[in-house]
Amino acid sequence: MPEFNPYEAILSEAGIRITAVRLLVLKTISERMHGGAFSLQDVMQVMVTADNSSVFRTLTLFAERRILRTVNDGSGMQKYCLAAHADHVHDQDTGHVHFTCTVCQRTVCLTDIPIPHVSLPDGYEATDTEFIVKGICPRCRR
Amino acid sequence: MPEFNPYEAILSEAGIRITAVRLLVLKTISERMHGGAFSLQDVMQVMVTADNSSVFRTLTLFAERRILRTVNDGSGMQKYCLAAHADHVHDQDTGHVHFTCTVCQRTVCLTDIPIPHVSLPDGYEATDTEFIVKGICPRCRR
DNA sequence: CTGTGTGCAAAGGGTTTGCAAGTAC
DNA sequence: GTACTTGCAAACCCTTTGCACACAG
Repeated sequence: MPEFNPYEAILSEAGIRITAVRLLVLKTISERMHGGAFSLQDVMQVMVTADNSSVFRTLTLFAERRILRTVNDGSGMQKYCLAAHADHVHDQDTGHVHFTCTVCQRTVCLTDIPIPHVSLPDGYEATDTEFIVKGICPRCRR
Repeated sequence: MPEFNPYEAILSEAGIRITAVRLLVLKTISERMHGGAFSLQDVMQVMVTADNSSVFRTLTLFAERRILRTVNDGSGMQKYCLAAHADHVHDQDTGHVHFTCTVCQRTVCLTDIPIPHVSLPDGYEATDTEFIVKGICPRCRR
């Protein structure tokens, strides 16, 4: 059996101390959020034994260290999604398009659709980009 | 002198009753928000004699009637911007790119940069799109 | 007159912080 | 041992609502 499981490896690579809470949060968001964007509340609902502020601080830390990306879908809650489609984080990842359904309120990651590049006016320096499409998802449309 | 001033005309065209509060809010956001995205708090700071909930309801109404667009820049506050660059609202307006400075926290409208179109997977129906670039603005960069 | 809008106050809901006890290394 | 984490509780802040009075048409 390996010394580190994949989740421990992710934390380790991000330069974050390995703790029970962080492993549990990472496992939870990786396995139980269906690849969509999720809020702190979403995580709390699934994690029975977890403290709100601890999970909050963990998500904030993960976002800082680029394990997560922040998503602002207009729901009024901060949301997050796994930074990379695969198991590894790519620094040069430009991110993917998100789709927020105005009926079921779910935000899904369209990981196959990269965010198109736009040229900014002189003097503007981009570090991050967010592209959100709102509308009706296939499930709610029928 | 005209029967309607420009602001009255905008409300009238949107099918909204003309009231003192609405005119004042419309005038304020048109003339004192520097063409950038603004929050309810931003408006309140400038409008000395105004009730929070009245302005809130006014902004919500304006957004419904497409006089304003909602902007989600990750600041934790709902923001808005004038729907059209010019004085008139275009139904087919696809919106423009926003830039949020991570230093001064201001969100500006890049009205000259339309949001690029992306093809969604089958079954997804888009009604609205938001494109936000984060980084450092010219003013903060020097 | 009648339905709509406004002001005030309070509730709601998510986010954020202080601090003492616990834990990684 | 030391610095970092966690849990608990409370503070915060913005958003949203209820209700009585005021107003537009």
